[in-house]
Amino acid sequence: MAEADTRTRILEAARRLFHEQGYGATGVATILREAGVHPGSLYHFFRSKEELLAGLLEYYPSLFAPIVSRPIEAAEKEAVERVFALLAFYRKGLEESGCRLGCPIGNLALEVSDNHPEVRPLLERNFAMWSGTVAGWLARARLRRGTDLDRLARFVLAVMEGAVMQARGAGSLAPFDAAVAELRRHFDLLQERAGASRARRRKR
Amino acid sequence: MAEADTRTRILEAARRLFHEQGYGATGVATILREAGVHPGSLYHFFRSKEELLAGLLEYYPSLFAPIVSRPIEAAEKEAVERVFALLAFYRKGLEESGCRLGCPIGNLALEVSDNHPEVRPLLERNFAMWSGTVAGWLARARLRRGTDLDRLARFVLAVMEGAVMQARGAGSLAPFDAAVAELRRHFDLLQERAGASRARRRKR
DNA sequence: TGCGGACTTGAATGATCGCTCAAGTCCGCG
DNA sequence: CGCGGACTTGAGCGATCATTCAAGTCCGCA
Repeated sequence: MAEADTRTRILEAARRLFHEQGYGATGVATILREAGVHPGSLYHFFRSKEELLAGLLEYYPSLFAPIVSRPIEAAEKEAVERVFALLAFYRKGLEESGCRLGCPIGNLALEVSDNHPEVRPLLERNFAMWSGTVAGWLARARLRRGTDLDRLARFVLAVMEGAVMQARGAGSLAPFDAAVAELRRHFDLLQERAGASRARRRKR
Repeated sequence: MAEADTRTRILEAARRLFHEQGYGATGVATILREAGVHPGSLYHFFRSKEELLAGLLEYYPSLFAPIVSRPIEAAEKEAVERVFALLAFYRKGLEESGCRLGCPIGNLALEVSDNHPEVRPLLERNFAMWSGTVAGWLARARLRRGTDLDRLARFVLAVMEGAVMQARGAGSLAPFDAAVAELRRHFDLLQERAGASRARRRKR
């Protein structure tokens, strides 16, 4: 892990620190220390702190499939349950960090989108990949006629981000669980009279 | 407006600047300039920038009723429509700012909750007041038996915050509208076979 | 008239910010 | 061997950061 190439070490340090403290609150000096790198090296690969952020937002999508979506696809075959496994993934992150660590993209989206408009397309690409994955899963689900899958996937993303935000604000998982439970209800209603058959639901 | 007392002028300047640029990205010097105040005055009322933030989070709830909830209650009598009028309020804020200005509390929640844990209770109080208002409205709605109003209100808040976040990231209202449309569908399903009567729906 | 506390003034502080750059190391290729 | 480009080193830049404080103004009350 320490023998990764310099650029990747910088990105990994920035990823962790931006996630934990935010973009503005993280000084370049801290990134340098954590990455074990000197200023000149960082500024060899990235012209500015802002370009480092852009590099990170281009780096994120390459992590999503191996770390998030593929393990879920391997462990859970049923479409709707995959969505809730994805939410459970974020819940676990909250739980293990005492409701401190949420969605790294979401944090950056709110902090950075105004002051650095040039990263907006990169934020949107991350959101689009996330909701696109969910929409792909849901294509296999039996839902009410007329369900717009992209819209539903955007909705799931909104619920996740809003639920994470409330949990971080409250320092408690309760609002997260409440939002997810209500989302479950929405899916129940969407499946209720979907195809008449196969009301396959889960144990837990 | 300029003749408000000093403490309020500082809070108003901080409110606007934190909303537009975020907490970390806003320098104390900028707040001082916008408020037309000298450093000593600010530090007379607030011991630190962080206490100013806390003061702001205590100040916010006093704005919610007169600016947000009461006008909605006056203009819209039907419970569920009040919820969507509230969402339309945030949509208007996004639209008028080119998808830059979202929910001020949500921004602060993500930026600040980790690094300044002592403001967490204040964030939660703001969220609780928001969702409490929504839950109060929904008490008059005819929804499916077994609907948990607090849970549903937390869900609405999550959708709103997540939808605002996506709109700001994308620089477009489309994801916001998508999430709200799906939330409308959820309410439609909750009302569908609620009390059999009074399926009062709206024109627009 | 004079005292005291609330509030204002504004220069100054040390720390930290993002960033630069000249010098140097290293390695592949001729 | 020798050239050139990729990358590293690390001291140091000016700017800005949040904050301090001694001095001063103002006003209600005695």
